Amino acid sequence: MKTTPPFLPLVRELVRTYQAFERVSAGHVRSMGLTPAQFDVVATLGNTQGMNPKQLGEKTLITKGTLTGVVDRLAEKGLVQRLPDPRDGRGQIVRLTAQGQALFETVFPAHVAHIGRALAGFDSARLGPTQQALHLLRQALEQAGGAEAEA
Amino acid sequence: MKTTPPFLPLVRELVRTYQAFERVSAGHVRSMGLTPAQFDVVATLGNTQGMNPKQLGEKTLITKGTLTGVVDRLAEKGLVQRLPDPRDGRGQIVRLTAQGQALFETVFPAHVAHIGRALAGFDSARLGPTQQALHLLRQALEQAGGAEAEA
DNA sequence: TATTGTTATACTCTATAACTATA
DNA sequence: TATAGTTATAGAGTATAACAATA
Repeated sequence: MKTTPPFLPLVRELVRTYQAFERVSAGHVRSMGLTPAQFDVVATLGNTQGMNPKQLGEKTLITKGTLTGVVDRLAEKGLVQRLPDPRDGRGQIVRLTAQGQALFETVFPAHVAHIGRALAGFDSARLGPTQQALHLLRQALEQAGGAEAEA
Repeated sequence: MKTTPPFLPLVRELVRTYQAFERVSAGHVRSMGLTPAQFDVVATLGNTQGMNPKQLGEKTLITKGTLTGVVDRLAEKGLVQRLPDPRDGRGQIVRLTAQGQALFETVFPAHVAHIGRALAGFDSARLGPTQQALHLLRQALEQAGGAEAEA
């Protein structure tokens, strides 16, 4: 008879909590006419001067082949534009258009407010400690990921 | 000039920590020949006598139309089978086949061990408090989700 | 009438690899 | 040769709605 490893309940709770957040978040994102990946890109480009697809992929965890499609669809909607990278003839800069910037300025605060309402019942004194607890957990996981890549 | 709401860093940390977990987990799941959704179904059916698609969808958060396809593909691989529900002529019971059960018994412990290695660097004294912190956060989010559905 | 599960549609994301054009 | 990004391919999940069988 095996014993359940002691870390499993924590992992389950992490997954469930994230899923609870996703339910709150994704529904609202879709109601704005964006997919989660598209929202991620718009949110990442917001308040920047744009960046190349490589950086964008690293920040959003979207691989380059997929990112081309995501950016294509955002460009079709008139939310982002591709500009040549003056420093590298192979490269480009993806940035929000004026319309994309306007969307970001409207939609992002609305989304933040939506999440804020969902967290209204959460004791604000616990915000910091919870964040710190997650941070330590993440550090362990990322360290493992790095070690794994080397193995 | 706006102030960043105090809960945003926590939310960001939740998302990043989950993504770090996913990187550790999803790579291993795929190496076993299952997609995340398929693994989720197999793990949910493991150690049960099977359940109907409705319950399965509720536990895995997969909607019914999608679940039909996921179960189809698992059935093609010989890992699950559909049995008529003796209590309800409309319903069915999805359960692991012997092969599916064998896979579960091999693959699930391997996956747990993989995650365990990734968490080797995490202070075990923090397991409980971190889990509890997440639980409280999840409660707030789920309470909000319920309230939202009523609105 | 309401519910269970399937089917159909259309889209999006995913992984992978071959390809181009620059560097 | 190596890198940035696109294209091609095949598969899988998503939302949504219409549908058949049963309750």
